[in-house]
Amino acid sequence: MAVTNKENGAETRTAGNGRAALRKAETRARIKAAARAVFAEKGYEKANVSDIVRAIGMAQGTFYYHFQDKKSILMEMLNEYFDQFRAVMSDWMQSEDAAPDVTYIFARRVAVLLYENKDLTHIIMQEAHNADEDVRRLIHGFNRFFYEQVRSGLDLGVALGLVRPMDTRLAAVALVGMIREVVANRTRSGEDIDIEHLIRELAELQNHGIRLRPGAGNNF
Amino acid sequence: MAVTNKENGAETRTAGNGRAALRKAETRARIKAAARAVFAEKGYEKANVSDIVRAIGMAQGTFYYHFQDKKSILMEMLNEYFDQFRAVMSDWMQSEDAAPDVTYIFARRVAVLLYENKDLTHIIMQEAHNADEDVRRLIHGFNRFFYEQVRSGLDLGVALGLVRPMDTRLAAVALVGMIREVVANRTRSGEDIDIEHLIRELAELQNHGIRLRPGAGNNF
Amino acid sequence: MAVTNKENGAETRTAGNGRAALRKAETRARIKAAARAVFAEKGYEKANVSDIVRAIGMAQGTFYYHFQDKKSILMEMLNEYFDQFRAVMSDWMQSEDAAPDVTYIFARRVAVLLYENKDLTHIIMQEAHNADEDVRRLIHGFNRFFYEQVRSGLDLGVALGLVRPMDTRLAAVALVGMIREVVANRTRSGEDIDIEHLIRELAELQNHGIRLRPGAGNNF
Amino acid sequence: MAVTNKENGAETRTAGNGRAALRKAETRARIKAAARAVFAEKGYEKANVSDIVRAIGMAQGTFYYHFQDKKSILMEMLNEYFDQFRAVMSDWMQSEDAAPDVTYIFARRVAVLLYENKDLTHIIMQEAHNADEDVRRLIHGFNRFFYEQVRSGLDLGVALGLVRPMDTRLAAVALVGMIREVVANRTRSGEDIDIEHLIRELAELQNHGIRLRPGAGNNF
DNA sequence: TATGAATGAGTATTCATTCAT
DNA sequence: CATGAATGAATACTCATTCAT
Repeated sequence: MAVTNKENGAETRTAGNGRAALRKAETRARIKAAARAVFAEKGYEKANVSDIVRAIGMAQGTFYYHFQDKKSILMEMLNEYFDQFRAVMSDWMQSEDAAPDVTYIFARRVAVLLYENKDLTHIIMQEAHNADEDVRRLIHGFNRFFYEQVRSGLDLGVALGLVRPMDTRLAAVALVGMIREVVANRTRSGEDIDIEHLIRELAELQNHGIRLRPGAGNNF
Repeated sequence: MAVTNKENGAETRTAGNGRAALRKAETRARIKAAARAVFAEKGYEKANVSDIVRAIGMAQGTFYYHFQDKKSILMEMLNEYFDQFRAVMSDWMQSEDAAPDVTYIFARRVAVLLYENKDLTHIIMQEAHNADEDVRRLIHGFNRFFYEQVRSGLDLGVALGLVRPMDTRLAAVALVGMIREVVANRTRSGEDIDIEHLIRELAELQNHGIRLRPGAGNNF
Repeated sequence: MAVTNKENGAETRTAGNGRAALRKAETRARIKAAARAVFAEKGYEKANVSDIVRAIGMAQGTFYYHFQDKKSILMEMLNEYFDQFRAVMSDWMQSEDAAPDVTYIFARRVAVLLYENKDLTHIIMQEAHNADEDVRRLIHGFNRFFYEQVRSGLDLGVALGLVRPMDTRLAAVALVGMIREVVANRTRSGEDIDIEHLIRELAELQNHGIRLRPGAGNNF
Repeated sequence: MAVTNKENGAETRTAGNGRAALRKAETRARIKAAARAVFAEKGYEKANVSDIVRAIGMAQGTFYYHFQDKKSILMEMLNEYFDQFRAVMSDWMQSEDAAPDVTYIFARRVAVLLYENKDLTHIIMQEAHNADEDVRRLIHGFNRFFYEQVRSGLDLGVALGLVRPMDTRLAAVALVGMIREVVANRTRSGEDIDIEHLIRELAELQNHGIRLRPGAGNNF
């Protein structure tokens, strides 16, 4: 019965094959992990399928047993990450938290998310201009979503009198860029980073900018 | 026997043949311009030499008469841009301008520079992770320089009491990211942009962040 | 430990397991039927083992439990058909039927045989030039037999004064080609055909050609 | 200027490059000739591009400089042959020759055409079921044309009282099959053939069938 | 200087086949 | 008997680069 399940990683299998299905899912996962690392390091175009499978000692055919083609593993990888990202974001939005340190909490959450998925953060930045229409669309869609989330957070802040009136659409892009560049820059080298420090500094920048405010304590 | 000038873009050494040398320089320039556009659109890896020459109705061999290889045109392109960038920056640094609106002026200058060279801005963002060591090094060197410039500006501001004390190294990266993401985002679509508005908003963000400052006018 | 029976289609040697053996034979037959259809439709080269097993909801490994390899199923299929064909032919030859309508009866029998096995007729026509030596030899052997049968029929006819003297070897090939092309052409579309009409026309053609015979009725 | 001319073999070149263009055309022709032989021998699917270029000591890339892909060389080859075939046929039809030996002349012309292009005759018979829609359509279109030509010849014969009334559509297919099978059979071995004898026999068969006609001389 | 035909190493992908379960 | 995951050799096609003219 079992049809090809190249399209998705879900258990499309008929029941009773727990052992095999598990093995298969594991193989898929291993390939995906290897691909993530290779894509992040060499870029999608330069990365060879042979690089990916060699990294885990597998035959090239195995890759194609599990994935339709090179593009589909990238798409799947991105889609999963985006779903996870969206989930975290909407969790936060639902909480409608308007505590004074809301922006700090937000910056922290985003920075951690980007940081913990540095490989994907790099891939997204690299492949934003990918020649393939589908890939580009996917990433642009994600970016749009990201910007919109931040923007609606800012809009809320404005409504609550916490944020000054501004072009929130533009500001959202700028804030995302701030975090991205920092994460990309700090993870490029591979050295470990004091993420708490990083987040505190970013939040302060984002909240108050660089200017010395006469008579301002260290508040965020 | 005339010396090949594939290596660098300098004026051809064979003096006295002004006509020919000029022609040649023009051809080089045309190729370089075409390459810039193609690289920006498709990315360096996906861009073919044939794409470049087709864009200007030239034979493929001609490309190799003027440039060593595909990589060297990218390197040369980047190097030239970086030189220009450095010149503008050091001009500005020399002026040691410490007027209160110094940051606005700075942001403006940088944004304009990035915006006027959006193709190169895109290329640099894409190729930051380029598989080729030389290319990567070149871009990272540029980035380091860029960050350092901003950082020393911030340090100066701190010394002058205009900027609050902070991790200026980190802040520099963040500020660069802000501008880059905005420029990349706003030029992606190709629609024209109100750059003055963009700069004003960016400067305000950078100076004062997003928080509502009690009793603050629109000052920058 | 049971002996593999991949080599030939004979009844399994492990006696006493009638149930299992039957099951197995059935599976073999199902695979063979599926293969016949797939080969006819896509051609042997383009047909994949996966196409065959998918058509009957079977795992790919099962194919290789029953058949040595892709080639062997083709060979077996052809051999069986050829045996059946030979049986029908020699039946007919034995009867030494020399009735005046002998050629009509013959044409009918052959046409029906080709028509009822149109899949195999197509496969044989396609694979006559198959790259594989064994396959080619098998088909050529069959063709030779086919031609020879027809030829000896013609020779008999000549001896009996029913058929005019001619190059019977050449004529045999021509007559076979006539039937084949018609069957191939008429079954290509899948539409049902008036086989009686087809046979009558073919027999007439074969007997009397296209020329108007002065004062000839519709005789065959 | 010169755009890629992979699509057709015509001189798409700008003027003044007679030497190079000639060379190119020759290379194209050599590749096409090699491809014809290889396709005829191994069949289109089994034939490798590497087989083709190896046969003439060329690099594989050269093939792709001259032809879009493997399929396009087959299509081009067939199209050219079909055009030539159509030209010969319509020449003949125009002459409206109604001499008593018209059918003989016709059979001769067709047989010679098929025989002189035995490679293509084989390819057409093999690839009639090719998996590729375009190829199949092309060949079926040719076959339809071929049948139609013969059929209209027969219809004319009927009108002139030279041919007996019959299902001319069916008869056309049968006559084509007769010639094809004979040509295919006689060229398979590679031995040279007495084509005059072959044609005479075929014409006789086609005109009068196999039956002994009481009181008939050797007339055609 | 410029051309474009020719090159060949490199890459994604397919598919018959094997084998552990 | 049956399964389906894994294999790896084979192949069409691409593209940076060379070179004779």
